[in-house]
Amino acid sequence: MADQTRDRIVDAAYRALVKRGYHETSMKDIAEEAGVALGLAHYYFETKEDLLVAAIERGCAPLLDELSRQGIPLDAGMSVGLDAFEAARRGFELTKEELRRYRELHILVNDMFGVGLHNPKIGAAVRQFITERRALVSVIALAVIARMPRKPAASADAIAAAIWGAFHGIAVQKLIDPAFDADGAVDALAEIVFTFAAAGAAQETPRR
Amino acid sequence: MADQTRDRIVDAAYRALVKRGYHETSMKDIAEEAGVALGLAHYYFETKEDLLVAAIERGCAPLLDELSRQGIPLDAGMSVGLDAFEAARRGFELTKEELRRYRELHILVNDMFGVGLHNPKIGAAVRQFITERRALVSVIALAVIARMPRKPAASADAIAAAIWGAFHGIAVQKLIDPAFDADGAVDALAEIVFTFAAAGAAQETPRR
Amino acid sequence: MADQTRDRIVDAAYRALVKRGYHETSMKDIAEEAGVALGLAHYYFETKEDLLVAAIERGCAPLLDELSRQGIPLDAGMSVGLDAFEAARRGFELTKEELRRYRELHILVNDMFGVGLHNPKIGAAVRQFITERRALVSVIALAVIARMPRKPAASADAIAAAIWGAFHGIAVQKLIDPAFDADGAVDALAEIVFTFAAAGAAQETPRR
Amino acid sequence: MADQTRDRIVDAAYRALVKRGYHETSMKDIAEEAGVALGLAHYYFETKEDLLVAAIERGCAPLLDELSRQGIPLDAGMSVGLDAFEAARRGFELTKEELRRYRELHILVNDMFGVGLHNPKIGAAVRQFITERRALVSVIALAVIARMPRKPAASADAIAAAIWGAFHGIAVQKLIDPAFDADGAVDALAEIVFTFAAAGAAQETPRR
DNA sequence: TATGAATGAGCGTTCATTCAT
DNA sequence: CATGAATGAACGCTCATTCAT
Repeated sequence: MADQTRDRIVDAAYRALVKRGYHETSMKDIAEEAGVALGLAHYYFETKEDLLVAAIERGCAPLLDELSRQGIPLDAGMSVGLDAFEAARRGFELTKEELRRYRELHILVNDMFGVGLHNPKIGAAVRQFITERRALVSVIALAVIARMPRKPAASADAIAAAIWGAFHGIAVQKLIDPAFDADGAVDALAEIVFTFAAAGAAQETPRR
Repeated sequence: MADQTRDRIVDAAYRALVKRGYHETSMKDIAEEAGVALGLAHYYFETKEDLLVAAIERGCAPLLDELSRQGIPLDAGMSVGLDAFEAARRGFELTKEELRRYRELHILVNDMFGVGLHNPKIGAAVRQFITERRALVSVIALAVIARMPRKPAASADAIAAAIWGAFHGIAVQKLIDPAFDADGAVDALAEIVFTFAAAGAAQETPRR
Repeated sequence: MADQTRDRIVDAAYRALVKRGYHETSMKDIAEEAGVALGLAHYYFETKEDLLVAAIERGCAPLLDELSRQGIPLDAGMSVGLDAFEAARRGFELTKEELRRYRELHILVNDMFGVGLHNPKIGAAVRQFITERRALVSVIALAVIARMPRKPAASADAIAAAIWGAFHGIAVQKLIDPAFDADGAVDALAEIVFTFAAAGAAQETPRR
Repeated sequence: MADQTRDRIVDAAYRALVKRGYHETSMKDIAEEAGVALGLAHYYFETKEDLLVAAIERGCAPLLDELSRQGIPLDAGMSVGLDAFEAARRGFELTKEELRRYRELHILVNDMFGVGLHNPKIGAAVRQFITERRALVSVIALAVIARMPRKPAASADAIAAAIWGAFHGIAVQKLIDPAFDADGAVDALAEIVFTFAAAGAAQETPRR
């Protein structure tokens, strides 16, 4: 019973957060959304921050489930039997899918990126989120590099940071302007990346 | 005289915004930072929002000045005499420079991205900011494509969206974690992009 | 068993009261201090006030035990065989001792004096406390007067009120400022009182 | 205008404080008592504590005025032409008068003694109050001692601490029980003290 | 233009109390 | 007896906004 109520409050917080944003969401809003008395939200969560961090984590859970269900490994070490390029291709497709299906979550996450710059608790949650997501890209990048004829100058982590960054930047553009062609941007990114992976790297890159 | 006062208030708002974040900045904070009475801020700006939008625009101005001073064109049409690849190279270098020198502005912009998702006025300012910045990348992308042996499947705009997105995503990672190697990520991005530009495109990209 | 639990709660209330003060002590604090569920405190005590009154009474008990152990009579009628002056001397010494050893209790009592002025239930407990303590002084005062060559104009009760008042006033000064020399003040009081007792009284007191 | 409003709020705080006690008095109570909006009380005083400290000081002011009007010196150095014993006699009379006329203030002060034990800001205000008042007694005690044939073992400060303590203790008894004979207690104290002053001291005091 | 006093709604949080189990 | 989930009113405090001067 207690756990159910707690869950109801966290779910309500997630919905309220997506609808109104971090700072426009009050504890009263959440309690009303959950259909409980205001005091009860504070009974389960000492502060508003604590509740909202729980709501963010709750929001991320289905996304991570989805990833592992798609055969994208959540931890280091390329899963056996999944070709590196194939995994990468799936990653790009999944990203497009995600941009369509998890708009709510992206709204929340982007909101938190702003909040996290001024709020340590939220900042820590955001940092963890980025680290986790970027690691997924890193794993694939590493596997792809292993198959490249000439090794790139950049490390797998640096490449992953650039690619995850692009995913995030594309998501932001889509969020702020629903008419934005996110699929096109991801496809362009994929085209660039696969050309790079196929061609090998470094020898023709102009550097100072 | 009146304009000077107005400017002082906008400047103060910018400083307060960067220091404390959108939601932690009060009109009183701004008035104090500007050294004027609280009422005066409301004399020049009907609402807090209006003032903060003006502050954001003010904050972006010096950055755009810098770009044109560097020979990066602010409008369409590649400036005569600047080689496309050279412009691109300068763009990447400038981005790294910007990540170092304009941390304040990036904090503000990222904060605004969060706010803009739930606040139409701020949203419009953010949309304009993105559009302007992305257009810069587009111009260069167009020039580079013109020199590519085989034309890519993706449009210059789509490529620009991906690359600007990556810039933004890298900036976010740097903001949230000061230890993040932003230069490495930008270099990795440059390596990928230049390989792509040199190799031509499309023929080897695996597509479904 | 039930009584033991009740006692544990009252003891916990006393400790919490001393530690945090009347108004900063919540029922939850007390329940936690006692290691019982919040509801149980309300099972034994209808209101917070009732519990705190019980805690005050509990706190006073060891002090009264101490007094009777020292041969100071708790009720009227000078105990046989204890010289009046000797009893008085012991009273002053005991007061000094008490100021050192029962700081906790004095904090509580002083807190209650403040609360009691605005809260009838606590007020009644405080009144009873004063009455009991002052009566001890009265008994000794009566015995001392009986041995004075010339009887004072003031009644034993009035004298006891002044002396107990001084004890309390000295305790307050000590509580509010730990550097205060309470022993010195009690010694000064004793010097004054014994001079008075020895000299007889009234004839030289200037009165209007 | 601003100062008038501020004063109205402080006065209202004083009245509310006396009526309800420190912890039962809310900022809303005070604002209503003053006839102003709640926010205004916070406009003039950052915290409730700050306002209540101001209210205590305000409450003490008329009392200190009264004392100096009566020829009781507020600082060290016996005022010329006022005989020490006469000053002492006036002090006792004034104390009785005060107990009758300043009941409200004593309620407030006693309340603060309780609060001050757990609240540093209030504690500091209380400490200052005690120090000031006790100093008045010290000045007179010093003058009286100067005229005593045999000097007492106790210092003037210790004696003043005992006597001021008695004043306070008597006030407490009167506050907590309106039927208490405060005049009788002060008279008894005066009788004791004057006998002591007239007889000289120390030689007959029984000491261990 | 410029001031800053004044407003009042709203915030996060606390807490005595109730009650189903 | 005992638990602890649930309530809801109250608190101190903040703040955008208004307005008399």
